[in-house]
Amino acid sequence: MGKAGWGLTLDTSEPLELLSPRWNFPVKPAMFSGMSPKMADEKNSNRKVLSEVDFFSTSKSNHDQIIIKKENSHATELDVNTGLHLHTTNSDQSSVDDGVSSSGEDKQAKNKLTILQVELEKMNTENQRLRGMLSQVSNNYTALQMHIANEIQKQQNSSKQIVLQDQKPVPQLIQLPPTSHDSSSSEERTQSGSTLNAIELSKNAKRTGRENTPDSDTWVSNKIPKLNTTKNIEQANDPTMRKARVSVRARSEAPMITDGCQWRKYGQKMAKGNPCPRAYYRCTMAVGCPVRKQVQRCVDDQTILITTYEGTHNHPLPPAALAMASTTSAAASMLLSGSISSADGLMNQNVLARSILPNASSIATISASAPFPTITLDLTHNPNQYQRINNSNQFQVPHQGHISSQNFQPGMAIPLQSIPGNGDVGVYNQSRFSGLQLSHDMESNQLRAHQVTPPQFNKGQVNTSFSDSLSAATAAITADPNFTAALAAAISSIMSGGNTSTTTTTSHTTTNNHKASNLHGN
DNA sequence: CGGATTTGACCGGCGC
DNA sequence: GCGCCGGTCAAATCCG
Repeated sequence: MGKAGWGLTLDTSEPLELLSPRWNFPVKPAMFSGMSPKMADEKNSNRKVLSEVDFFSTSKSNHDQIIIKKENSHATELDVNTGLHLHTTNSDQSSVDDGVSSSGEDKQAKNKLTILQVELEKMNTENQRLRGMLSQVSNNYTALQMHIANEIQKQQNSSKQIVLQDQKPVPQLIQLPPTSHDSSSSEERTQSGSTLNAIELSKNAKRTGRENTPDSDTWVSNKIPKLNTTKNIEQANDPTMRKARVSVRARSEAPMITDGCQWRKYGQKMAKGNPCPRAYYRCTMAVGCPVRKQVQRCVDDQTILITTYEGTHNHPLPPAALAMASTTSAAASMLLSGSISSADGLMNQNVLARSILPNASSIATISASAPFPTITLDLTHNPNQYQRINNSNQFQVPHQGHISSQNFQPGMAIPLQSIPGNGDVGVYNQSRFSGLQLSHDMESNQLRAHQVTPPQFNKGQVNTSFSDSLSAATAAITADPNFTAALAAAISSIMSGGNTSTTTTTSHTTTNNHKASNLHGN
């Protein structure tokens, strides 16, 4: 801009002309202080000439004059730089050409200044125009995004309704105990969906980071205003989310309320192989409620929060929890046992769930929203859904044959936990991959579920529909870089951290069940 | 002052 | 049998 701004580039095209001996020679001497009278005369003559030049005249027919004119515009430069630096500023010229006529230079300077000002104005105008265009594009982009989101929500809502209807036959999905967990899970997912996962969780805790202590390092940043505009908007848009929203608010106001239930932290422990501590929470909704949950961040990706629920609530859930529970149940069912109507244009992503867990209403849900992937394991569901062949990782999947441990990736908490084989304990794995809410990202979630679960299948057991779904899901997933990244993180976390989680959960299931029964007995 | 969180100690299970 | 690891308990601490 500097050079261009001065517009000297326009003049520099002519400098060669200026370098002609005619001018250089007589003028140069003027540069020297020890200027002889003769030189002075010459200079004067030059000055005369210069003074005679009409810088503002445009009607000069004489080409030389034109050249001279241009030269004049650079005359001082010639004097100063001997043609070496034609871009020199006027100030330089003036400083050097004390003897040169100032009137011409002033005119030159003014002329240049005018030109520069004009150019500057042009640039400013252009800049403003570009800004306007940019803002317009941004607005259009935002509007388009909102429109797409709304459309997706509409589709998902319709899908949800269908799922819920399908789930009715499956009481377990709606059962309170599991539901509460589901609700919690759903809630978290919901939150995650709105990119508020961490935020919401932290909000839930009266003191930020308390409940999320295991993740406190990451959660510290969660000290954010309770009501997030984005969340509100999403919730407002999604009827299902409204329920969750209510619960969220309740939680935010009730210190230890999360997942629609009240939780009290009773311990924290560093787990081997995971720098993030594991926090233990106990349901305090009712005295003696055996339900507990563990919260820990994934080793690979600490943005992923793994929550494991254990036990069955011995008390009715609050309306908010029930609402969320139903939502969660629907989501879970959609993810794992879901029955989404293909008529909705959504892929039938239930194949996996149906294949692995035909009767499973709740197991694991994986929601992968960008901001905060989270994996939640819910052991509260009725495990009768799954038959455990033995104590090893071999599981009998009704109507699906059994899936050997080989089919399960290490840390695939879903299958392992989904087959606790314990009476009251079920497993519900909920993971948040991204901030997309179930309602928002139902399809994505299901896709994720497919993505995650395939390793659990025996190739021979995979039916065609599943293959098709998987292919479509894969295509859809790969099309979204964010999701791909989130999915990768989630899978890796599951694979690596899942071992611990799974094992822990399993043992927990046994232990806690026992204790839970004791509690119940008391 | 009450409630929640933190943290160290203890206990039990499991693998070597 | 011992050590490691994970889970739970309870006292201490913190915060509203």
